[in-house]
Order: sequence, then structure tokens, then C-alpha cells
Amino acid sequence: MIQNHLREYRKLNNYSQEYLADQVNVSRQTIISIEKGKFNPSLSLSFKFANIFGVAIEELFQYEEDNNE
Amino acid sequence: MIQNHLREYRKLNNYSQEYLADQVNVSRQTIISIEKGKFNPSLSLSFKFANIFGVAIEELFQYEEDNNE
DNA sequence: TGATATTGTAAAGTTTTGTTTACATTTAAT
DNA sequence: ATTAAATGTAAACAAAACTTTACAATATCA
Repeated sequence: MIQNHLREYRKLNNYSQEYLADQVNVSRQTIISIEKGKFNPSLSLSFKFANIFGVAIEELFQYEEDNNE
Repeated sequence: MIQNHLREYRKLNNYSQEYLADQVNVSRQTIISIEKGKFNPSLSLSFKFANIFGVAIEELFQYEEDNNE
């Protein structure tokens, strides 16, 4: 299980989903799915988010040692 | 592009590929592919590796802002 | 040298991430 | 109130992560 603060950081920076999507080179749907925790981004995409917001991956995403990964 | 020091950390801990695979709940093939940089692990798997070796994701994996992701 | 553990390779299959499109709903501005 | 921008949803598709199996090549060690 992965929790994330993508939405918070996105709004903090006044980015629309579409703008952020463009910045990291994915579709808007992908942003939506990640924000909703529907999936588990790839590491390189996670790095892109972290870089854009200038934070560590661990600050943007938190791993919860749970039942199902 | 993602570089990683998985192999180094694995050997440092005297783990076989198979043992490490078991620890993080993936197949040995997955370990091989990641060690060889053949693919880009999911974030949750990356966290598992980092946790097992007791290092930050950023220490295990380095992101290179290149041509193709 | 011969047995055993470890690593390499390859290929076909499954699952999940990520795309694309299209439209509906909400929010923000004028 | 109306328009435009932003967000939500859904479904079919493509691509990449990950599995499984099977066997070959290296290393380790008695």
C-alpha cells in the first residue's frame, strides 16, 4: 500500500492535472489514478514527481507495510 | 533512466537473488531484470528493497534525467 | 573431480501500469 | 446565469512489470 500527497503538492503549486501530466509526460488519466491511489507508479515516474516538487520521494509517497503490498 | 545499486547491497548482505526475491515477494527473474536495469521497478517494490537494506530509495536508485524517461 | 548452490538466459503467459477517447459533473470566473 | 477551465468516470487498448518454467553456465566447496 502506498499513500501519496501528490494532490496536495499539485495544488500547492497551482498545477492542474493536465499541466502536471504534461510535465512528467504521462496522460491526465494517469495523474488521476495515482492521486486516487488506484495504482502504484513506476519508480522513474515517482522520481519525476519528486523532482518537480523539489521533495524527496519519501515525502511525496509513503509506504505502508500492509497485507497486499 | 534509472541506475541502481541493488546488486552491491545484495552482496553486501550476502543475499542470493532467490533469497532477496523471497524477502520482497517477487520472482528471481524480477530481481535479475532489475539488477540488470532491464526495468523500472514499481514504487512499492522499490520501497521494499530500500527497507530491507535500510537505506533511502535515493541511495539505492538514481534517476538520470535522460532521453527516454 | 563431482555435487550443490548461485547466477544467466529465454520465451510464453498474466497482471498492472499507463494511453486514448469521449462525455458528464463540478468549480471558477465574468 | 453563462461560459470556460478543471476534474471525474468509464471502457477499450497498449505497453511494461512481473511470473513461471526450464535449462545452461559459473561458482563454491567437500
